[in-house]
Amino acid sequence: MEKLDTILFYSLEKAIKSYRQFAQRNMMKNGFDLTIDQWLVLKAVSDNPDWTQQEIAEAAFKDFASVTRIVEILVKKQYLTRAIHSNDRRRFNLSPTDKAIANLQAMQPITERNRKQALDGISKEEVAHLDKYLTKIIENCKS
Amino acid sequence: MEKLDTILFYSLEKAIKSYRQFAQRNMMKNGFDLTIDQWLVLKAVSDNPDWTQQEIAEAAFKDFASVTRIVEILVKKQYLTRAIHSNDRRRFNLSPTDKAIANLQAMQPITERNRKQALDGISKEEVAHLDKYLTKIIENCKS
DNA sequence: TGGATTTAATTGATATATCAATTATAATTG
DNA sequence: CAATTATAATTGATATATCAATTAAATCCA
Repeated sequence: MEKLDTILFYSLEKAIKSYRQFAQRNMMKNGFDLTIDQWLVLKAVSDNPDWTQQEIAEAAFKDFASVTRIVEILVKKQYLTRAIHSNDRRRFNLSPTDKAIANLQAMQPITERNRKQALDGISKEEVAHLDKYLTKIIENCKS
Repeated sequence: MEKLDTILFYSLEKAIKSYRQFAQRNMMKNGFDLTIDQWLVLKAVSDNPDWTQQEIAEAAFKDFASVTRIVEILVKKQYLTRAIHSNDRRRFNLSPTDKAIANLQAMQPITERNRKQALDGISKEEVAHLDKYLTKIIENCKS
C-alpha cells in the first residue's frame, strides 16, 4: 500500500485537529466560554445524568483522570453541581445547572452548522462509508 | 443528515485516538523510549534537516511552542543536536544523532506493520476514498 | 543609516492526555 | 464477620496543545 497508508494517518490526524480548531473558533466567536472537551463532557453528563464519571469518560473517549479535572472546571464555572450519591458514597451525582442547559441548547444550532459546513460536498452515503471505515480502524486497533 | 454527522466526528476522534494508543503501545513494547509525537518530530527533522522549526511544526501539524518543547526533550534524550545556523542566528541547525538514525530505521518496519494492521480489511481504493474525504474536511474547516 | 516591520524561536499560563499510585467505599467470599 | 478483591474517583508526574506575550535577529524601506 506504499505511501497511501502513511498519508492516511496524517490526514486523519489533521482532519480531526482542523475540525476541533474550527469548532472551537466558532464556539468562542459566539461568546461561549467552554472548550470543546468541556462541552463534550457537559453534554455527556446532561444526556446521562445517572452515569458514573467513568461511564462519562468512555462516552467522551476520555481518560478517567481527565474527566475528574474537567468536571472540576465545570463545577467552578457553574455548569455542574456535584452531590454525593445516595446509595454509593464513592460516586457523585452530577447535575447540569440552568445555565448549562441554556448554553447547551444555544450551542446546538452552532454545532450543527459546524458539522454541516465541515462535511460540505460529502454526500450522506459517503459519510456513511467514511464512518464504516473509521469504525473498522477502531476495531483493528483494539488488538 | 440527522445523527450521522454527529457520529462521524465522534468516530473520527475515536479512530485517531485508538490508532495513537495502538501505535504507542507497539512502540513501547519494542523497547523504544519515544512518544508518538516525539517520533513524528524526529522523523520530520531527519527527513528535512534544513527546515526551520516552524516548517517542522507545519509538517507535523503541531504548534510552534510544542515543537520547541519536543525538540528540547529530543536533545535531552540525545536524539537531536542543536547548533546555531550559520547564516541566520535566529534559527537552529537540528541534526539527528546516530542513535536517532538507528532508531528511526529500526522503527520503520514496526510503523509499517501498525498501519497495515490498522487498515486491515480496507482496500487500497477505499483508503484512497477515505483520504479524499478527510482532505475535503480539512479544506472545509479552513473557513 | 536607522526606525519599523517581519520572522524564528522561546516562555508562561492553562487545559488536556496518559500512566501509576493512592484513597475511600462497596462487594465478595471463605 | 473479617479479609480480600473490585470499583469510583482523585492525585502526581510528565507530555502535549493552545494562545498570548516576549526576545532576538533579519529585512525592509524612507
